[in-house]
Amino acid sequence: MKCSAAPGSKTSCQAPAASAPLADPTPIPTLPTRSTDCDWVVRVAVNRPLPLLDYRHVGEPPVPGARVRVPLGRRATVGLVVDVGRTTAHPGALRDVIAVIDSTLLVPADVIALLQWAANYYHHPLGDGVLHALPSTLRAGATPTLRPAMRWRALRDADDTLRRAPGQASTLAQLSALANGCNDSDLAPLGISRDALRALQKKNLVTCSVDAAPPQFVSHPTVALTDEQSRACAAIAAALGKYQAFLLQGVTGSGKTEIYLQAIAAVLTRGEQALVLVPEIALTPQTLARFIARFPRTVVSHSAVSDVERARIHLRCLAGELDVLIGTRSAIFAPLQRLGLIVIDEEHDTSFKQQDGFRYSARDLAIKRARERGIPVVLGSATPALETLHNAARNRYRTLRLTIRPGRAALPTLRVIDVRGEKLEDGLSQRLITAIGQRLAHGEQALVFLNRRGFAPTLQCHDCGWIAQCPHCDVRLTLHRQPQQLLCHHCDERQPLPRACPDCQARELLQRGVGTQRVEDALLRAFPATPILRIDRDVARSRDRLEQRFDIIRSGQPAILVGTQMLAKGHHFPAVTLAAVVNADGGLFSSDYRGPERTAQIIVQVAGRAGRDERPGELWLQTSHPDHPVINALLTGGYDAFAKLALAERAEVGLPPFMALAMLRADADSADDARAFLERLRETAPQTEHVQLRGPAPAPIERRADRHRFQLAALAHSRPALHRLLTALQERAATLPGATRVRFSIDVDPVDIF
DNA sequence: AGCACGCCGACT
DNA sequence: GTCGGCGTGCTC
Repeated sequence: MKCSAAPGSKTSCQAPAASAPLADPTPIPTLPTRSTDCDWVVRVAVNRPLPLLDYRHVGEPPVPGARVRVPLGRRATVGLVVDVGRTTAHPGALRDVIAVIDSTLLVPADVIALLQWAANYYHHPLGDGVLHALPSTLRAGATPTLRPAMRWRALRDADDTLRRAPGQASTLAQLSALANGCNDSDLAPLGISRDALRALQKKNLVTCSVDAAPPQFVSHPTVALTDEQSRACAAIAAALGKYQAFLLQGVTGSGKTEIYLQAIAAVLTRGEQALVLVPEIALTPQTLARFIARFPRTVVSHSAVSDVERARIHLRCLAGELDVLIGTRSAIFAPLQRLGLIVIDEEHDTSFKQQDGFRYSARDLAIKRARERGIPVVLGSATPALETLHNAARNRYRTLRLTIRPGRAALPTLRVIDVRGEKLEDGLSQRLITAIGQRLAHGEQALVFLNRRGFAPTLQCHDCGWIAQCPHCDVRLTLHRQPQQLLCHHCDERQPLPRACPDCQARELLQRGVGTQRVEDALLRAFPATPILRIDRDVARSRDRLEQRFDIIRSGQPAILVGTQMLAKGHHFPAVTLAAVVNADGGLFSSDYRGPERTAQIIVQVAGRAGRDERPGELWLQTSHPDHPVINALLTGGYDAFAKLALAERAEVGLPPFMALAMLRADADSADDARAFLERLRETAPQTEHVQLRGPAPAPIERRADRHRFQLAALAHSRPALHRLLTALQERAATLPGATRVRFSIDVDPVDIF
């Protein structure tokens, strides 16, 4: 078949994390090829975890990137045409394409190439991988009608008619702040209610009109840049039109977003488009409004956007009807045809790596896409991933540093509380409570970070030591209040709180450990007159409740924020002058070798929340290991010192980024099946001195939702060697006895050791 | 992933 | 005698 080989075999297969080009990937089928004369052979990626399948098509062939309906088994399914040729390697007869759905492509050639490369690199069937390039509506074969893009604009400021409609008033204010109005599809991510707009429209305060001649972006002279910022902008601007990866390493508040905006302005001036990847929960309406105010044709595609809307956005991308696309992980496959720049904000964030199924890293694929297209890519972070720093150190990326916080106070002062021997009030030391009180007295806000939701992570019998365990997972149940229940954070298990120990009937049950709800309680007791605002997944379920809390925070009145990760990301809390990490040891002793890296990143990110305005801030760390090297490095030399230390350690013990790592995982109803499967797999592995296999070992939480999970680690000095081994093991895995009882997967460059 | 086929236990 | 349990194998 004349179908082009996977791009990986032709192009340099070098992944960003790769230390050398990959080996030639899939072996070319050795079967003799047959000519099918006047018919076309259409190579299709189907909606299943299968390799590409060939179909016959008579007459005008579909274009690669178009959808087709094809027979599969005794049913029909939707597939994406990957290539069209004259010959096939399939020994049997080809079945006919039922119908060509699209007359034009839905996935451009460069994205198909990227998908093929990724399917190969991550050892995942292309048929399934292709799905990730299409919103599920399009995947299912439907084509939503492409309504003309509508734009909302404010006509006047609020008047008396809105006195009794505060919701409409704030909606109008939000819209008025956007000089060029707002695209209809951006309403949801901005948190603007369409109902309120309709009401305002009736009152003639806003208009909604077809975006026939969309406003051009204005490259108005904006904020004055610092010297550092100017240099960074100039460097990126000079790289437009050719491949160059930048690491934009800037402390919180140093103005990374302004660099993105200016770089994007330069891209749009060239008539090109920009793609901005953001972590899952980080895009706040405020940041988005900043983009939209500057670039009216900005569109957002993330979890707040409905699937049909995502399908429309996909079609708009193809039509070239937008300038800037902001999206989460899967936006890396967006069909932007004039792409001129990719930005990855908070590049260290692990949500860029898909954790199941097609386990790709959107950040790493962004590097690949930029390289293939010959455009710059900017990785921005205050706390870059160690592999990114390593790549930068080896000059694969060019580092741009921002060290100054324009118009902002210096970095917060650090205070360490050794909690050993300290009497803790629901997890909080007296010194910390006092310090928070002082800040409140000054009319300021405090932020308390704790990486554990719920009230207490353990419920234990005082008499016999019984502990409430999840019946389906190897974890303890977390005690929650409001509503009061025992909850498993790994499966759906919920149990009522027992009144007595189920083992010994003793009545005294101890609530041990501290979660965000408990800290909230403690703070309520200590500061009954101050609003305590808890921000975690339990609260975030209701968007309204969350926004209400953020409104109070933004009002600047004295308040205390308590929360998990969600607090450390994206949001600007100008009135916060004290930030505290309740349990700074959190991940230092976890079985995941990235534990220290995560902990250091969180501590630095939390520190960045304090003292953002002209007021200086302070960061308090509660720890029982004040002398831990990680804490020490952070205290003395900040994230850079930590990174240097951590990289030296990784080099010494032979872990990424100095070695290439893949995790072979198996899970089954029975632990024996899962373990035996990996043991057999390891035994059949071709002997090679270039790849070291470790395991199989039980996953850190061996049983989860009644599945027993084991893993086998493959560590290699060279990426081609790792890749060759994975290819061999993948083939063998399918034929091993007992394979049907086991679910097997390969995770290349894993971010979690779970 | 579906969805067949296929070979062993308790029911109209 | 069949209905149906889910192990095994295939889909161009």
